[in-house]
Amino acid sequence: MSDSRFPMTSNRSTGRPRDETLDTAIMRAAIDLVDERGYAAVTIDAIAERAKTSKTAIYRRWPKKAAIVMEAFLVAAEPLITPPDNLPFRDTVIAQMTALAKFFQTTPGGRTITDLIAVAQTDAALADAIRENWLIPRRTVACAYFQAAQKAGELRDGIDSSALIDALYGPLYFRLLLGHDAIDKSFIEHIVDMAMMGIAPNQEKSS
Amino acid sequence: MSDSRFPMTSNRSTGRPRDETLDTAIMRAAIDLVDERGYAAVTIDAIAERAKTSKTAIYRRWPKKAAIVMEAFLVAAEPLITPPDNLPFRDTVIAQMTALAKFFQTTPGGRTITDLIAVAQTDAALADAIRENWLIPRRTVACAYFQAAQKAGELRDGIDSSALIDALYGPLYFRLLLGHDAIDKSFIEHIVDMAMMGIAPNQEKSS
Amino acid sequence: MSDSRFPMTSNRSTGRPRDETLDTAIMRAAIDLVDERGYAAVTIDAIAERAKTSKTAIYRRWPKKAAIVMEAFLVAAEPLITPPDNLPFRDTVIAQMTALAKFFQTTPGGRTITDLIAVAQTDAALADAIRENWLIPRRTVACAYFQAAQKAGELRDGIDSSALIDALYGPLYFRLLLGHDAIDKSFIEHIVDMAMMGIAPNQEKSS
Amino acid sequence: MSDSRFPMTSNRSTGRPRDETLDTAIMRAAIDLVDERGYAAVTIDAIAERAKTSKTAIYRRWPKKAAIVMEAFLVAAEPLITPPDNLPFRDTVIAQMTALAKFFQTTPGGRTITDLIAVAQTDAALADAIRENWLIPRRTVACAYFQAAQKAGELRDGIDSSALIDALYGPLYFRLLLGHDAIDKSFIEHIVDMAMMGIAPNQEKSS
DNA sequence: TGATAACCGAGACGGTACGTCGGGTCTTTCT
DNA sequence: AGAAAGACCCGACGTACCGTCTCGGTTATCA
Repeated sequence: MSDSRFPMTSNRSTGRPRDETLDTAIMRAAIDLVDERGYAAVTIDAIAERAKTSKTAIYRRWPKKAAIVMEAFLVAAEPLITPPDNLPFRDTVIAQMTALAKFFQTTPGGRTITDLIAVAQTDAALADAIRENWLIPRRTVACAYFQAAQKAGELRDGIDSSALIDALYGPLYFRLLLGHDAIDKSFIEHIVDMAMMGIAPNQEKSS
Repeated sequence: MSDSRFPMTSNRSTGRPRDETLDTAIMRAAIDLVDERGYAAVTIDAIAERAKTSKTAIYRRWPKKAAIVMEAFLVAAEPLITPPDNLPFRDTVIAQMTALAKFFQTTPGGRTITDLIAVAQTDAALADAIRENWLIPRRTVACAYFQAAQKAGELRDGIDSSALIDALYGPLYFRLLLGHDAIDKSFIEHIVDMAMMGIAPNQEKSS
Repeated sequence: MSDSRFPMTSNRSTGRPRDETLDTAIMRAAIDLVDERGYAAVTIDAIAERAKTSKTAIYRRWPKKAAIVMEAFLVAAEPLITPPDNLPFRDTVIAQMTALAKFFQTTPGGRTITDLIAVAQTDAALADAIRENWLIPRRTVACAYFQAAQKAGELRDGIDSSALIDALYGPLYFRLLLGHDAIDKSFIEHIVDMAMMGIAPNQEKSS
Repeated sequence: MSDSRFPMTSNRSTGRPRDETLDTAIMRAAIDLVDERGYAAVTIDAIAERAKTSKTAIYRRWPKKAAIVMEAFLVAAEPLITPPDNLPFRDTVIAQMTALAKFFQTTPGGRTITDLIAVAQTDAALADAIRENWLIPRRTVACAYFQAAQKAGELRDGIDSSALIDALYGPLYFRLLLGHDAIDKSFIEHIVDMAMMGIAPNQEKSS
């Protein structure tokens, strides 16, 4: 639904009501087409045709292609926020990162995130939307978890939670966007283990 | 010039020679326009007009907009590869990261990297070009440095150099592309220090 | 009201009765808008808005824009049919033509006739409506008057009344539609006098 | 060709020259389509498709559909201006009117004049074009002929040539546009004869 | 020194997609 | 059942860039 995620809405009462099923159909069509042909090759006309509707109906809901795909992405990603379980810190982090990587790499919705980030480079509104509706909610959860872990003694003192999130997830997005190397179990473990144990030799640590 | 960085070249001998100054003028125009209006808003016609030349002359040199900007970016970035000095590991890494961040954030050429990565999401050839001509050369240098450092005992055993590069630079690109937080001295130091010392509490370390 | 002049009507009995004042309001709005902006620039939505009503209410009454304007035109033109007075032939004809010209050129309703004729070129139903409801009634009156005049010896024998009507009014509509010259007292008198006296030199006449 | 008949032209020298055959092909396609489907049902896309070209090429030449059809009409009408022969006045005029009526009623190009006049009701530029390029040239010729005839004693004194033209051709256009009656030999003769001999009874004449 | 070849500029070419507009219909709630 | 509001589908609009092409004209090298 087109709630606060991106402009556009109005709580009217009179007049013919919006066909709510169209929202879904359009987003479904959009995400599928992006998955099939790639973001750039998808046109609004094609989405309308696939969703068996008209351009008018689409433009009434979203101002541009990116907005449709953005909302579709969020809908697909909604069930992804899973509260951290009670495993040890390392396992929890690896589980979360693995789940995210899997979402990105295997689901039609997830695969579009790179295209969205791409468009966001030249579309400030979309960039805001991504930060507000995708990044920040997740960072908030992660931040809370990290601070709890710190209190529980699982993290040393002096850690900047925000930087830590970037230290863990940054490499993941980096490989996702640049595609220079695989994002697999081994990579995630390396990232997490380096972050946990550090890369300095032990003697320096114990000093 | 359009060498091996991206397709397009021909070793002729006869006929009117290419006006070499045009190469520069076109790239200059391209990079400036991108800086002024943003990548997406720049058209080939506009570049031609700004460079006081014609579309023909441009297409004779590069196959598409991204290729022009890519090469202009590389030319601007060329002097950036500085061999690691003989400072301690931490200082060297911070210096390199800081230099990169500065290039990205302050120079017209550097600011286009995000646009290039964006286009690369839907342009495999450009993605290859970025990896070949930008990422790999730098990773090779960094990798060599890391292995030397390891030999010198500045890094502990069992470190995957490739993952380490991503652990350090991934967060930087992440913030650059998503723009959710600042890339400043403090951030870089946090990233490096977490990587070096780890985030686990000391006792876990000494175990 | 939308009587036999153009399709669309229904003699219901049950349910909420039509708001008769709406008919007038819509026609008023239509004719005014056409006068202000020109026929082509007027949209059904604009008429609805001006008449403070809805498209639905309009389409319930008329099938298309032309039909609204047509009926409004007829309503405005209704009082125009004035029975020929007992003046001499020449004066009567000039009076009738002058009245028509004045209606066309000075009243909002009258000024739309050119637009209606224009639309009728690509709308057979409207063409019929114009002939049935505008042209024929007037031609019938004129025809009767001409035949009476003939009987009274005011016209020579062998005159085709139908052609005579066109000979008198055709030039008027011609200038109205093509706008190549003024329709004024002088013009009308010229037309009538040429028709009456002929253009051939006198000797030819008396022969 | 798109000369002074309607806006749009430029005598360049540099750059790829216009494909002159396209001008013809587009006008041909336009006139044929109008003839097949009627003016209103013809779209620019359809013209482009029929002429095996693109919308761009069309819009580069003419600003709107009416302009294309206008020029096509003029090209088709070009050979129509035939200098008056040396027949008696009545025969000459009938011949000219008959030729015009035939052009209007039987040729694809000629049949579009009504549509053009229709559009001209809401398009001042087109109205000008019609007057300048179609009406005035013919009126000039006719006017000269009438004045010569007057000098030769074939017309009586005191005739306004301009009004005479409208008296003869107005009825023709009137029936053409309103379609209330046929435009045939008999009609034309009636119009001409009424104009020549007048409709008043002889005694009034000789008085 | 003149042919040949590739360059250069300008701008027309066929295409594709855009986002908007208006038409005429349908679906609500309210009167 | 009409009124008002507004969503619906449809089709055309005129524009903007794309990447290619075709001109007239300009340097070069090579025969």
